[in-house]
Amino acid sequence: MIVSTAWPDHALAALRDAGLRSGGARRAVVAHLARHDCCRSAQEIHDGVRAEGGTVGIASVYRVLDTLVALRLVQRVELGDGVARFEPSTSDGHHHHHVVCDGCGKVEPFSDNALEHALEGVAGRLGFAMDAHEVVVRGACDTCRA
Amino acid sequence: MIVSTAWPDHALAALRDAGLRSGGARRAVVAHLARHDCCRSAQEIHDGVRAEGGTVGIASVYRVLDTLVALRLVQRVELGDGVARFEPSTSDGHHHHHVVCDGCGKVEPFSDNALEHALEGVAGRLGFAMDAHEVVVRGACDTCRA
DNA sequence: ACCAAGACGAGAGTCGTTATCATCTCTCGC
DNA sequence: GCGAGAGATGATAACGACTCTCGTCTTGGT
Ligand SMILES: [Mn+2]
Ligand SMILES: [Mn+2]
Ligand SMILES: [Zn+2]
Ligand SMILES: [Zn+2]
Repeated sequence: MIVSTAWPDHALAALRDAGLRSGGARRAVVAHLARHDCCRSAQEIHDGVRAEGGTVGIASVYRVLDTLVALRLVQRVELGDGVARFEPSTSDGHHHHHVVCDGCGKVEPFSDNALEHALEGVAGRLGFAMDAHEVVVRGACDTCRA
Repeated sequence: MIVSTAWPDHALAALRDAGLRSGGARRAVVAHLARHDCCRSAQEIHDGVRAEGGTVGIASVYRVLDTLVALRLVQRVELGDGVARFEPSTSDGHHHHHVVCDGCGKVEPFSDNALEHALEGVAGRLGFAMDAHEVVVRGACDTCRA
């Protein structure tokens, strides 16, 4: 599933604007992320790129992801299983969070305005300038509950 | 800071009710957690117990924490730095989440009804029976922002 | 074409966590 | 109380995600 046809171009342009060079690993990781809008681990990205004939080192995957996260082009997602996952982050600040089924492991994205509003309220009340937040909801999906 | 003078007794009773035996490691970990209501890593618990003369293996600390989490007596907290933390979970379902300062690393707990309500709504809309959720707010505290 | 800075890949290393296994201890029936 | 057996513990090895190091290759500018 493609987030937006514009994302990879936007990401590559942002890398260039940040004074970084164009390199094979960066192009490959960005291209792969553009084909999956939700939750890919470094290993999955590594395997995916190599399955398409690319030759990327796992160290480069981590390095590229670090850079993309620092530039806010990618969001890091932690689902609690000890593996960090990554997904494209749209420039307009629009993003989603995740529900995980404890039974089958299914991951489903969601967006909720009331939730975002509540988080803004909390940060303000505590005197924090919020610049990110992570939310994971855990439970049983309707299939696993049956 | 002590969560509730009743927590350690409640936890030990719950372990007994679950058909588990009383052992030195379990008592030591429960006692340590009762003295800290927020965010202790396995290593911190291990060091803390040993500093008080106890002799607990790190493997036992992890095992006890696993058991306590399974019985919902302890909540696992992931702040995104690759280290799992643990804190007592009161039986009435009352709990808190965390704000982390990217500058100084300060961690502050908070509770928010609107947030909890929004999460219930999200889970319901997606057809999930929510049984847990994790929320981490990240930003700059007023000290680091100055 | 040349060069310096930067990007890359392979492999070693780190560290939190988990698995193994021999030893110890709690509990229960006697 | 005593003994037996199930369960708990701790030292250590193993594991896996991630990071560091370093030599080589590529990029972008002159
Ligand atoms: Mn959000
Ligand atoms: Mn909550
Ligand atoms: Zn399910
Ligand atoms: Zn701070």
